Amino acid sequence: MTDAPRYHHGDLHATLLQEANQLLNEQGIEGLSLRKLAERAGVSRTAPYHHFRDKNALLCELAIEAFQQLDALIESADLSGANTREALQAFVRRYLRFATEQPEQYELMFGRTLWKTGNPSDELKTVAFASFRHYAEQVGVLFKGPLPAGTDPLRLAQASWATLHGLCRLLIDGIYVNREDMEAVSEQSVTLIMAALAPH
Amino acid sequence: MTDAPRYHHGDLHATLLQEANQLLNEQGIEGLSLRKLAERAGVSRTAPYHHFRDKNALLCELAIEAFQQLDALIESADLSGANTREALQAFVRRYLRFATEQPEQYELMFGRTLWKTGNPSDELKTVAFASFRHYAEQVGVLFKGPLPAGTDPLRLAQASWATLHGLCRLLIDGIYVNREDMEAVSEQSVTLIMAALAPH
DNA sequence: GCTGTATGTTGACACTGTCAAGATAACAGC
DNA sequence: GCTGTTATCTTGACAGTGTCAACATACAGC
Repeated sequence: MTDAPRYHHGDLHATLLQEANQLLNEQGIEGLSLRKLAERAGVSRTAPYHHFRDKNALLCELAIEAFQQLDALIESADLSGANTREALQAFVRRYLRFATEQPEQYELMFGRTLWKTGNPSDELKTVAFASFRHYAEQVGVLFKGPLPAGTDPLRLAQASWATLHGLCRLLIDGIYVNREDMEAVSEQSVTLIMAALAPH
Repeated sequence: MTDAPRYHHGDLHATLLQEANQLLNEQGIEGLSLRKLAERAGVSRTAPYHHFRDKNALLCELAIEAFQQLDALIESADLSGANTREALQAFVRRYLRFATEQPEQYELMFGRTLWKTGNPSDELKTVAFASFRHYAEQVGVLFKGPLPAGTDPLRLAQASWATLHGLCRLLIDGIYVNREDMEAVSEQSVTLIMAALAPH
């Protein structure tokens, strides 16, 4: 009888994170409660507090996992090819797909829950900023000649990320941009960024 | 004795909205509860339910007020002048100021609270979309010659709004973009949009 | 085996939104 | 003025939340 109910769960930490991701997909951040999580893991309401300092800490770990995925996506991009526009378009497509296919994770990563209301853990801040740094490095590859006037690498990285990010937010929450428009608007955004790169 | 405590409040509807805006500024959306509102208005917990169907309805009215302000800001912009870049830069500055000076209202207007979790009222949807339409019209003024290839008025309106919006979100939540960077990044964003307008 | 620590449990508290039922004030029709 | 209807406000209740304190169990090291 190995599956008799044991007093100790075994690996509650990992189980909670796993269930949290699932609950996130099913009911969104608002539906994610520690009590539901505990029940799903077959454990009492306060058991999670032996593995996470509080709800905020659990959400931070969840967000860190997601950032690692995003970081991998960014690092795997190759914008050094000859056809710059095509490469950038492909990257944008992947970014949008990442955000729209797991909207709840994206919301958790960039949403106010952690960054404004709660307090993001140091590790989360580190991972998040590393992602941005890698993105900035990738965008830096795009510069092949002298920079046009009024264009600074860091500023362009920030502004172009804002474009991508804003697009994702509008898409996810369904404001002004529908899912059918996704491809068209993303192409327009790429045009925006490309135009800033070309001397004119 | 006109200020003796009367059974009926007088204009609880307006008072609640007013207190709600104040509470929003003080404690953010998360700190805004109907019970606190009722207490501030000097009324029992469930009194608000005689003036708003539920919390969502109250928040919708709050958001509608804010959208009317934003709409006025958009409509008052004049992008038809000779110095297009300067005019656009001025508009962007005003938009960013609107968002960063009342971040909680901006969050309410575009945040997930209403658009994803709750259900935005028909009136809210109408006002919000009108704002976007007016914005698109204003951006349309920018086109003075034939459109560059790969640029569509609607798509450019969506993409440029996404840029502005993404910038605001990153700024407000303090992700990747600090408040000191605001001016520089906004200028870069204007360059982005301007570049898409110029034939190249 | 004994002890200490990690883990899990129950009880409790202060919050939240919202419904049901009852109380009071204001007002319309006569 | 009186009466009935309606709008408004009240208390009571319920389910749900995060989190603390106190207690119980299991396991690891000696």
